[in-house]
Amino acid sequence: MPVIAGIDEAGRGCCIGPLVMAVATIDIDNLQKLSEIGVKDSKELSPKKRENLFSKLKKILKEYKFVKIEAAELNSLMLRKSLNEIEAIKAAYLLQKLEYRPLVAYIDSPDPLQSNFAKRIKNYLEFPLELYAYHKADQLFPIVSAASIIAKVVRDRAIEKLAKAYRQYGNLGSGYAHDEFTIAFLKRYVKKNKKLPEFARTEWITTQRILDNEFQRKLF
RNA sequence: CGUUGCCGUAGA
DNA sequence: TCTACGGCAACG
Repeated sequence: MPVIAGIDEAGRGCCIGPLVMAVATIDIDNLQKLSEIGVKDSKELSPKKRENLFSKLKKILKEYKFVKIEAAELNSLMLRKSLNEIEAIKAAYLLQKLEYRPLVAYIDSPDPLQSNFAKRIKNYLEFPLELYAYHKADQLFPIVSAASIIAKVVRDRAIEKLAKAYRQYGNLGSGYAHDEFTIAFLKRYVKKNKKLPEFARTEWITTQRILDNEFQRKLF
């Protein structure tokens, strides 16, 4: 039975927590079931809907894998590689972790040049594969939507866990730079510990700015 | 600097 | 549907 694969990411832009990538595969005969249970772009779904669909997906998918690229790993990798390159490496890693090799794979492209991203992934792939990178792939291909739901759920759970563990510093917020709660949280942490938390992305200008402000303050 | 893409977040 | 905000990345 031919198998198709979809890959998507979650949490690329935020300055806190892991970037999550997920791959989902399905027998082509079951493809229609994805639409039947309401699978679509994860951004159009509420957290509750996403959790619910994740449960249903486990029964329909051939298999799924995900990888959490923790902030500390990102901080280290980004010194020498771009985020797009890192995502290409992890996409290839996910595909190679599959037990059943897909006939074809679709992936959401963070690169404006879609073919560029596909080639990048193939550089790291140890077997030939029909691989297509498209913009808005999570809207165009239900199997990519499925991957986006998995990635998003995994990341939301990770953020929720961090928020609970570091409740003492206040509301962690969404983890994105435009979120006033996230900024206040980081400022509070840096003021108390004189450094960024391990789960903060140091290569983001947002976190650098917070660090700089604290050092400036210490000079006076 | 501009364009584009991805990640999002909030509001009507 | 539409608006606003802000991270990183590729190309010109």
